[in-house]
Amino acid sequence: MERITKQGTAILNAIKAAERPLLAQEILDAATAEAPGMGIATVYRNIKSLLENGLIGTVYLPGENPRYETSHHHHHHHFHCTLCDKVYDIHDCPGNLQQLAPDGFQVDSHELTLYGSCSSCRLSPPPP
Amino acid sequence: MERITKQGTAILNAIKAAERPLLAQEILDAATAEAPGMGIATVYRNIKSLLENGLIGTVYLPGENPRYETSHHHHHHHFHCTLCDKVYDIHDCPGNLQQLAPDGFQVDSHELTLYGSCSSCRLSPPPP
DNA sequence: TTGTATGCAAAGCGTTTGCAGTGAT
DNA sequence: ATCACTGCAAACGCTTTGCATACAA
Repeated sequence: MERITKQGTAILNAIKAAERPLLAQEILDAATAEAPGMGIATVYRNIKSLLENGLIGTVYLPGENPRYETSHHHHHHHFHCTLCDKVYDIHDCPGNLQQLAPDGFQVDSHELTLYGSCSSCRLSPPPP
Repeated sequence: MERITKQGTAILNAIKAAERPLLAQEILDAATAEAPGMGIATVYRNIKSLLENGLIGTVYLPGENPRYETSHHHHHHHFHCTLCDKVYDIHDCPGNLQQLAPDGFQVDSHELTLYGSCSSCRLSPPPP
């Protein structure tokens, strides 16, 4: 993306404004408020270039469509609250996991998702 | 599935014979050797009922289509070879990860995927 | 014989792409 | 005035579903 368009701006604003990773459709919904009439293809094209530029990152949750969030420039993981379904960043990491792999396997990186209940749900569970 | 068909048998055999989680298409390829002419829809219908009966489980890897493996009744993780794209089971586990979560968060379970190169690819890399 | 499971093809769903037209530079 | 970016719609890949037929019981 070389040119600044109102659609592109609205998309990046939507991702930045959200405090959680968003689905492509959620980005469209949020960005449409700022740039009415835009299409889902534009969202995907902008996501692609934002990813290539490293401005955003993809959050893959098991069995879910990909979500996008602003890039944190450090290694981190996610905590998926099974009560409210929100996803939080975890800035800690178990560290070197080479020891878990069988002999002859080389571990280059890893993904970790924690599941459980977040602090606000533990204090006041949301309605089912 | 109430009736025993050669397609259903071939599908379960294929999943059991594989020492790693298989994609639906890989199951079709393997099962076709035993029951020629079968279709992908039959694979999906059988997967669905095997899942409901708890005979197999789904392995979701970040950004990948779901894979299926026989139910292991113990906790385990996966190793995804970035060269050959095969997925292997890891029977070791980093253990309690409660420590990674912020105060007030309760960790009930976790998913871990290791990425790297498997032993056979380290010995003889596949063509790119 | 009965009716479940199958094969085929069409439909869904999320994502990607081709194309003509819009709009940022 | 360019030509990158957009909207639309078609194309895609994976998965699901409708329907007539095959075959396990």
